[in-house]
Amino acid sequence: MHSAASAGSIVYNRLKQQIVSLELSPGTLLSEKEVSLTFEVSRTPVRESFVRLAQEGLVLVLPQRGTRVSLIDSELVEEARFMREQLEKAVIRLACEHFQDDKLAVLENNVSMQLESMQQQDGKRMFDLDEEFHRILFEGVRKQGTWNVIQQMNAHLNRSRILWLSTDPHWDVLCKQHQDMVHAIRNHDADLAEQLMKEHLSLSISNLAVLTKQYPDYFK
Amino acid sequence: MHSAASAGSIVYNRLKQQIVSLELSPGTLLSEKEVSLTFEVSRTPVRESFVRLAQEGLVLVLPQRGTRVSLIDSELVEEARFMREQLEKAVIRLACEHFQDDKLAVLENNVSMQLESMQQQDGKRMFDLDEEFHRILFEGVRKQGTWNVIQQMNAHLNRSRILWLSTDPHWDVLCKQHQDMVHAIRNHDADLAEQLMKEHLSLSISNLAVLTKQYPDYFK
DNA sequence: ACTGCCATACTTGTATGGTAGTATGGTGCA
DNA sequence: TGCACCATACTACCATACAAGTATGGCAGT
Repeated sequence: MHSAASAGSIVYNRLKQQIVSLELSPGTLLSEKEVSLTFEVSRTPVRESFVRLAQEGLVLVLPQRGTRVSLIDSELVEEARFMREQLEKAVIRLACEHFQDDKLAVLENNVSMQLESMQQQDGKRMFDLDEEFHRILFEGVRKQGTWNVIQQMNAHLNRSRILWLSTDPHWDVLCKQHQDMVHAIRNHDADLAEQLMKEHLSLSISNLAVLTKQYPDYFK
Repeated sequence: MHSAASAGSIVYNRLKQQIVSLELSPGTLLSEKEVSLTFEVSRTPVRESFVRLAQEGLVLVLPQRGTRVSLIDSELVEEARFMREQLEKAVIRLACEHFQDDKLAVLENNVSMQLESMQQQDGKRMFDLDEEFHRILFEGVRKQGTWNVIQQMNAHLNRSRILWLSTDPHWDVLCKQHQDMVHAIRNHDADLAEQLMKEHLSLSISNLAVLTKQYPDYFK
């Protein structure tokens, strides 16, 4: 994204990716020095990335004590779902009224790629395509800034989604819903589209309670 | 807020306040060195604050060239209004269903203080009380995380609201709407409450076009 | 065995010097 | 006059040294 070649941005992007993908477990102790050694840069850019991650709530800095990957906050996850539901319902309604023509093709292309990935059992790719599907929706109604802000909460939501992935992806249902939503947009059926979106998102993390019991030390 | 006593946080909070209040005009050139001199700290904590402000889009860092207070992005302002409308409509509906008892009293107290401030023509205080009114709403339905995320977009929205203040505050209408919303919550009238909120927020920045013409070099 | 103290090895926070890239104004040349 | 060039004075970026707070383990005294 901010493909910035600066050392600070590189460290930030890499750490963020590792945290959101759970490559770095919630609760893991970091340290400016340790990270600076693994990335072979000085503490300054590392510290810079910590500041940014802390602002997004992905790490917790305890002055003079240490820095650790933040635990998943169940309340934040639920709020993220709530927030996405409200905004995406509104966005897909807008999309039914008016949607950038070229983006509609992109959306359909995305869905067809989802079908491919599903047949290939490529969960990671499905996850990314799912994210992109929703991003395209926001772009198509010129609400990219809104999508960017959502990403902040999404970082928390996604960590729990990835945990859930390991239990039961059921991509088939999600993919079908994506298809139906595209049809609804094409037919300008706002009420149907909104209903589909609502169901789609509620499906995303219905059983948070299960995860908190299965991975107790990942959650706050 | 983050009452953190660290130099970095102090600089960050102060700069943010100055930017959002337009004490620092959009487009103003900053510089690590200059700011470090005025705050009498080294460049490190200043740089830290720049990173945080840049992430919120309040400043624009041009590598090796300089850092400037970002111009007000009309699209972001409109998106912020859109985002608030969707989320606050949903939130006030929730509030009509169930609202923390003690918070309702706080809300009414807030409104009465608004009446005071209006009589005293204290625009600044009204602005702050208005912000607090909405924050309390989110807190009352346990959506504080959502409110915090909104704040990021709000920083942009508020700059244009402050510009608008200088032209026509018409606090009387806004204050009346606040009162009506509290009544609607008390009467559990979700439909009315949502309608009131929608009108309330659309009133907040109806005439962005006027501002862009009146202050052309403040906008992107 | 237990308690209190302190040396030590961490942590993040801050200051500062050096590096590389960029804008600018002046100078020499055509 | 106008254009190319270059010295200079900025900028953000990074590395490093030092300061200050915190946890910990061992040791001495009871």
